[in-house]
Amino acid sequence: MPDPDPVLPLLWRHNAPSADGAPRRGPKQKVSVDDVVDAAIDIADAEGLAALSMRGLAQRLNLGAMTLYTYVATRNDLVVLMVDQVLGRTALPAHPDDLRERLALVVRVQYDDCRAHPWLLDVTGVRAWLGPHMADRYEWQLGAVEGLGLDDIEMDQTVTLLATFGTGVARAEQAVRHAERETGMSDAVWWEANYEALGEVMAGHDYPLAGRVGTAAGEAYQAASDQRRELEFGLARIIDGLVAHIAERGR
Amino acid sequence: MPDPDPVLPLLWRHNAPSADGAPRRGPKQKVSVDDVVDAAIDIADAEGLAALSMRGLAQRLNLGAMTLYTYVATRNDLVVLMVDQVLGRTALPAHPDDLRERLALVVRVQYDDCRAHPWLLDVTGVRAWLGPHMADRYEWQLGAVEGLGLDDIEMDQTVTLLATFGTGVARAEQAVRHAERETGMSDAVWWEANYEALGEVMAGHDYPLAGRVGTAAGEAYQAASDQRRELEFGLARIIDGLVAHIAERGR
DNA sequence: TAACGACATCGTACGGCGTACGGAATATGT
DNA sequence: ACATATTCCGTACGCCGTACGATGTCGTTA
Repeated sequence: MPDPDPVLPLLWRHNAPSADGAPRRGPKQKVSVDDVVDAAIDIADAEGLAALSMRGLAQRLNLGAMTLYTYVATRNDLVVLMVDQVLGRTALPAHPDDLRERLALVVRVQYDDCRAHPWLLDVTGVRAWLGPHMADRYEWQLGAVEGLGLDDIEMDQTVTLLATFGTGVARAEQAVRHAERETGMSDAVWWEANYEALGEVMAGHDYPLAGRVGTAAGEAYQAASDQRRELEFGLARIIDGLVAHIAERGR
Repeated sequence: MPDPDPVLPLLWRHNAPSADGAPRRGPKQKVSVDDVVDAAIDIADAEGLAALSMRGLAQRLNLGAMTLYTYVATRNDLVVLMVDQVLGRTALPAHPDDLRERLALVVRVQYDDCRAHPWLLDVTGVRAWLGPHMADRYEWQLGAVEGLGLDDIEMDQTVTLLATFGTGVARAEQAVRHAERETGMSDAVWWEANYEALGEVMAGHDYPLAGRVGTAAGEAYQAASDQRRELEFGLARIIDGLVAHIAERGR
């Protein structure tokens, strides 16, 4: 059996100098792990996860680059800490009485977090649970679907469906922002600049539905897509489906 | 107004030497753009998008690294070409007669492509439409919801909902695979190795729902999650919701 | 046929990245 | 006072994308 993941104690802050009273040898750390992680979150919030470099982070903290490695073992571990820490910042609201509102809130909390910290969407391969705030989050999500007559598996699947949807819409939105930042022009400007070129290049091809729907969407949205509306539309459909399923289970 | 995106002609292959009869000066290209993109897809399929480097790709093609830049302007452009090219490989099936099957197929095609080429999930900020096969795909998706009484906006939103869900489930699955590759152990092994450590570290915290549901899920799935089941569960709920909405629109 | 100009190929180099390594400084335990 | 554990950090290695310029190869033109 392999060794346990060494990031776990750090995630749960079981080795903080202040946790046990025992003082450490050597110089005091200039900053705390939380300071490091908070600064990293600031950078990622402002410039994206790709722009978060160990050197840059160290500079912001007035540390040498390699000093960071006395706080975290690798950049990957740092990202794991960032995720858990940033999830801990949002206070989880009480579950509304109304079932539909309760389900919607799970989606909206997920969506809002991903909007506030788009780099969350770039984090790959963090195992579920893992950190205290991730665990809090999962516990809270399950609380929204407790006592509805669903079995444990269905509770997990329901929560996963809601969270996946919230994340998915946020990701679509981030994709647009990302493209905007990269090309330096808004969606609308990009389409204006490329409309003619697209027409030339597509000569001979025909997309009757896509052309019609794309034009209608573009006019309605004043952009190629509108994530707010998509959120409301999808949310309504998913909740309809879930409520019907729950009603059937309850019978 | 800014200049149009220079990758467009290449995407639609409007500057291929063989497209117009006019022969080019200078030496023939050793390989074709399609060869380059296909080789890049091979690498990304096998080792992920992060493992696709210009040097590595060039080596596989027996080219100098910089030679690639006579085929594509940047690595980013290459990725855009890869997306369109790989989408073109899957033949889009005819739409089934049954509505539910038609909607489900949109999800499954999306899901299957993302499973076959997980690096698609790592591509950020590709504008919709853009390439011929992306356009084909969108046209096909819209065809699944044509003639149901939905207006254009709702057609777009419906298709987006289905595609988002398929992508989302595939992404959850990829996250697990990614973690497995990184740590070199399967989900089950990881949990076995970390069960004790998690217990120690979580001492004092209590997660009644998460603990119960997580255990039940773990036993049922023999893993922390089961994307196949999640796909079926979510698909059923979403289709229920969509069909109800369509029925109401038709009235 | 010879010279020209466009194009493909590719070696070198620059500035970035994560991080392995080892030395110096600083605190505690003996 | 000394040993030891810990922090801090400069240097260096091997990656990355890609800017630049030299060199060779071809179609075109004189």
